Amino acid sequence: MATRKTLVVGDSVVGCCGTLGSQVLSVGEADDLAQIFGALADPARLRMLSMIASSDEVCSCALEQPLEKSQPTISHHTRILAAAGLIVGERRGRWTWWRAVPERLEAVARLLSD
Amino acid sequence: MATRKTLVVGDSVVGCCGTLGSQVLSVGEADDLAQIFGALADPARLRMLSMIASSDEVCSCALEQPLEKSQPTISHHTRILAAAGLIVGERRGRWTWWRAVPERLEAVARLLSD
DNA sequence: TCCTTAGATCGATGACTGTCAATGTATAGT
DNA sequence: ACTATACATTGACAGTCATCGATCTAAGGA
Repeated sequence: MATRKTLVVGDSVVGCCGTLGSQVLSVGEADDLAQIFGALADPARLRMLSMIASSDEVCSCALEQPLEKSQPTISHHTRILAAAGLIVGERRGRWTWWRAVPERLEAVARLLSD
Repeated sequence: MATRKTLVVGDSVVGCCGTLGSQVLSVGEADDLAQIFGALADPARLRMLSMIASSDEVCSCALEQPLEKSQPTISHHTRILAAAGLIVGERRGRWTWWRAVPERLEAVARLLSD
């Protein structure tokens, strides 16, 4: 049996995946992974994540204009990225500051190529 | 400016992406990447890719039963994975044999973690 | 030349997703 | 308290997607 890493998706803990090719994914693993890739499968979210990962921290208010989306839409997308564990938000005063979670990106990357 | 690799999506060639975090993605880059992640964002396709990557070659006919999907659905999913460059198919006689494209998976992986 | 088989394509349908206007909920300043 | 601000949530709508039955195409075999 291949090495297994632990990956957290939303609330559920997933024993996850030597590599895509090392062993056939179970239905449950595939569902959880699909959620993560689904979060990455939207251009607006990819640009959003790219912006957040490029800076140390980004305020929600700084995303609206460059992405040319309304405030509710930005909120919707940050929610999905956060649910996938790709970003984390911290509310300080009136602003929510978002940070990327590099370990998360690396976990997904390892899954694809190890 | 960050290192740029070349990535082919379907027919179009994309100058693509030091890393998500190294520089903000353009709209065009984000669209192309979203297509790739979209191909990975379905549980049936992930299991399919996992099966193909685990063997050397897999016949379409060998996917129907374990995935519990109809033949048109299998055909639909292989098409999407192939359009994203993640698998390639070769028709030999009556059967189509599918192979994974590891370089492709690695290119995506590098994008996430380099 | 038929018949069979593997796979692709078409058409329909139900489910999901991105989007925004309107509204709700805190927080900060006055 | 009152007002303004930064986000979240809700509701609605349009567009996309997964799925399958039916049909089509191409390749073998009899």
